[in-house]
Amino acid sequence: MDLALLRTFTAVARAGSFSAAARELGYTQSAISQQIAALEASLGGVPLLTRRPVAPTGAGARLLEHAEPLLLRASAARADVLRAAGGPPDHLRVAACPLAMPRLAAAVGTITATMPRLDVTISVAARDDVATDVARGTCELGLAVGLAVPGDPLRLPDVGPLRAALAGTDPVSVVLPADHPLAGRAGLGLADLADARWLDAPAAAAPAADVRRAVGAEDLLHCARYTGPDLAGLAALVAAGAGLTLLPAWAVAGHGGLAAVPVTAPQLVFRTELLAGVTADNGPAGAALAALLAD
Amino acid sequence: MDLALLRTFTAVARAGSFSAAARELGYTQSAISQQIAALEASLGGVPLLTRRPVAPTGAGARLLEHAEPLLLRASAARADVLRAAGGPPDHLRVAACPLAMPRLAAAVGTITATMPRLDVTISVAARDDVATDVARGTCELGLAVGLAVPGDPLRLPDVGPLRAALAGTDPVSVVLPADHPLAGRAGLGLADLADARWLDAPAAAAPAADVRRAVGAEDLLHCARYTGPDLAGLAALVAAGAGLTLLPAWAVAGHGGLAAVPVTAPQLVFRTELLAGVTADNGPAGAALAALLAD
DNA sequence: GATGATTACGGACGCCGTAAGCATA
DNA sequence: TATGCTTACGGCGTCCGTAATCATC
Repeated sequence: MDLALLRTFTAVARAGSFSAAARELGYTQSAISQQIAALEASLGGVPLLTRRPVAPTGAGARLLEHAEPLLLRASAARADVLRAAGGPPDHLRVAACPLAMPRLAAAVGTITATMPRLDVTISVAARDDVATDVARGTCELGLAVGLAVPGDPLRLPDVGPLRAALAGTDPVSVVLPADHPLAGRAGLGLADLADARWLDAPAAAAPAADVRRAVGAEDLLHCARYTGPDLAGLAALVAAGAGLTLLPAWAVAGHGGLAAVPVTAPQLVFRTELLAGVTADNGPAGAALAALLAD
Repeated sequence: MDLALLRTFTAVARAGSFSAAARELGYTQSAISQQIAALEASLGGVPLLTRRPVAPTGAGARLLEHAEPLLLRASAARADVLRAAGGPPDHLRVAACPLAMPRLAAAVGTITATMPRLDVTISVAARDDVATDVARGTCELGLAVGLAVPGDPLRLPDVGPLRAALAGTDPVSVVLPADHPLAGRAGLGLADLADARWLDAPAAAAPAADVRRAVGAEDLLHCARYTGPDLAGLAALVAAGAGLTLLPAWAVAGHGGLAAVPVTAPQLVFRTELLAGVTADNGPAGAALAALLAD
């Protein structure tokens, strides 16, 4: 199971074409064909792709499901080794979920005031992408936000060992249009909303799976899905009646046409965690930022 | 990051010697030396091992931590593809935790009565090994047992997608010597035992980490560790005063000198789950066994 | 017939084994 | 001095690119 072959396999499956994958990877069409043939041969001759049209077979689909975690873990291992060998970096790249931005902004403001020469880059990403960015060394630090029972750590995808520290929690509110029948309530139990129409916003707020787990409903229909990381966009969708969503109340504070009703049951919080490589030494800037975030 | 090189790296690190690893893997000492050099070169020239004595460097230790999950996941991927391609197997290999044996034995008894020609192999393994055996295709089915909050699924190591089905639960008891001051109690809260001396029996019962999480104590001292899968051996150790352990009451039923006091708080059960490959078709025997276990 | 995957073939590179070199206990 | 890792070198296999072949839309 050569990881290089696995990578071309994923490229071919994604592109749906040998020649497109060849262009993408900088090989000739012939090389791709040979690589796929070699991969299939190394797996006992099991066909992984149908040709014309190019699509994964059943076995190929199984392999695809393993490919991404495998390649991710491999690059995480590489990053981890390089981190361990190299000294602390002279720059700081931080990936953060939208809901972590206020906290991060405050800390970064202090950092840049005290270390004006430091090269700081902030990027916004969904929760799982924050974890993968830190794991594969794209970022030195990450701020991941997710729904959690108060004591529990965040359930992050397995990308290898990471250091996670609590950076803060926010109470959870149901965000609904101001004219919604429940908008006037002082508090809500999620059980009351099991058959509500939710808005899936995996990047901006919590992914539907988390909401589902929190609500306790196995199948809840999300009438719309918003993949953007923008809280204002999400708020506008909720105000327009596209569905309900879970957010901290502050996230929609200045927004007209919306009501945020605190969730009283089950016990839930938005938990923000600071992520870093296990033995990563991110230098004085990283330490300072970590200290500022561990309020 | 070539997985073959990673495998030799782990072998060298484990053996503490290039030549021993060479014998183990069927290479010459020279080839091993070249492979390690190639691996180090592919990682930007970072030294992974000190020579004479041969031991992992800091970076090497980081890599070692990634190596096992990476290699495991790779063989799980391979097994998954082969399962998807091949038809249902004509035999049934089942790995089970010791605490799952009574349940399994009953089901297998029925199976072998109705399908006398079926080739059935049962093996005993610790919880995580059951999961890895199923993932890498060593066994068609697994029965994993672990401590869990009643509704929650088992926390298994990430070995890729597995199908898990609840096969049953057992109430948890604290097992202690009959002359222990608490032996007469009708029920116990684990908080009362936070400073007790526990017996770590990862293979036979629940690993110390689980007990620790259940008890809520970060650091509990286990005065002895029993790696065997044998419940009788564990019982004898408890009777001799080596420490307490958590078991279902039935596991020490016929045992003299022991008392089993039900755990009243926190809410805990021994949860038994049936594990199989996601799309594995284990034939009529597998289906029958699964049906028998899903009581 | 054109697009695109496969096969044939040759060159270059990589990998392993033999054997010599070299450092450390 | 002996054990054991490293380096030198040659053979063999692997991998890729060019080019011809073949299949499908």
